[in-house]
Amino acid sequence: MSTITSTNSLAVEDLGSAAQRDRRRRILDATITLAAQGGFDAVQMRGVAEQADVALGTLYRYFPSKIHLLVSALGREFERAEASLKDKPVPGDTASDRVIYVLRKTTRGLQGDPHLTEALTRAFMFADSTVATEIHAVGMQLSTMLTRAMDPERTEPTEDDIAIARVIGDVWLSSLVAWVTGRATANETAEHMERAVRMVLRD
Amino acid sequence: MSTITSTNSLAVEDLGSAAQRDRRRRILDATITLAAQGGFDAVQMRGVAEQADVALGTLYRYFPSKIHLLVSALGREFERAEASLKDKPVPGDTASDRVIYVLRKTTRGLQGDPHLTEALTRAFMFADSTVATEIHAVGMQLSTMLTRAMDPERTEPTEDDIAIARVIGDVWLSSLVAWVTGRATANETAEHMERAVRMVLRD
DNA sequence: GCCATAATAGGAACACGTTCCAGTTTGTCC
DNA sequence: GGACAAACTGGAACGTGTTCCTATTATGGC
Repeated sequence: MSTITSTNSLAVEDLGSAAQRDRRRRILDATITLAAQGGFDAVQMRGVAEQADVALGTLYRYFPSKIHLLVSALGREFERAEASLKDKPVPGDTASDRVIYVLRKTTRGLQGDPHLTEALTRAFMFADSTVATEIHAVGMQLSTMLTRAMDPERTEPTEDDIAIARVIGDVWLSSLVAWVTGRATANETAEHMERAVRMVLRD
Repeated sequence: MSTITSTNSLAVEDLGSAAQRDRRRRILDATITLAAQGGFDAVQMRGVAEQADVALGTLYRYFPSKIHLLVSALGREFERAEASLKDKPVPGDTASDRVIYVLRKTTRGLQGDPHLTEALTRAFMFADSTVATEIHAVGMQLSTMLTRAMDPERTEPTEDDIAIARVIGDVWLSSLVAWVTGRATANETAEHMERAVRMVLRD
């Protein structure tokens, strides 16, 4: 039997048997459910295990820590968000408009589920280097979404595009943290992000 | 006897008796010492209490949580850093150069003490709204340092300057987190920040 | 079908943040 | 100096993330 790739939630290959895929899915489902109900603190390892109908030790075999678990859950949610955006062209006449559209849409999605967003953002911020793989995957997805919005024609983004996307991603993350921790309202967050986008993408 | 303003580390007034000021100082000293030795995990409340020679309950009377404690310690360190920069003019011919100088200097200072930086950054990122006061104070200090570097002549920064400073602060924070969590090297961090500064301050 | 091995269940045990309490010390007011 | 309140001490106790152990159950090769 193949081993579980517990440290890489986004690899499609080598996910083990159907039973294992199902356990993994149940665990992530339980995580999202609990996070959506009560945020970071409500995601308790014993509770996740119980709701997913696995033993505590099994949960830790699949995800070596609560942070890995939450970041993996974030990765799966992002995959879905990206997939749902993949085929439709992004509306907007300028790069700024298109990027803002994507950010607005993504942010609104997150802010519609504050507890979930709080849990996932916290986990993301608290992650150490052992979660680097998962974090990197999420970062790449965000970068892809942004560069495609900036330059829908191009298949391969330029180095400049990537640098710009990273800055926007940084602002996005900081804003999200400020919102999650109650230091900024949703409106302030949106305004600040929009302003930053127009600042780096003058068009 | 006046009560301790345990939730606002930066207020100068109302710090209580000399004995209380001394206890507070000993606690923050112990926090910084432990953080510098082993980072976030090494700052353990029982250990801080022991090293500061106070009871655990007393520690919690002064700082209601580990996060408050660390963020307050970060605030004290920032006060010192800003005070040491206050009177010297920032070298550099353009706003970019001056901002990069300030960031380099600050970042180098932080990176010279990785464990301490890890502890303080992590606390900062993990803070919730109950720590908003302390967080806001730190953010204002950073903003002041940056706007002064951008525009040394002006006494009051423009709204644009503040917006730019916020974006730079966001990138700085994200980069610091990436460095602290081992996802980026010190060099990558510095390069990314520099590039972002030149992106928003084209001069 | 049988065996070897890996995976899982169930739960005890440990670490550390946090809370709480009884007794003692310190500070204040008269 | 005495009385009262506030602060402090020392330590027990609790919750949750994490580890560990044993018995049981699935899995894959022959």
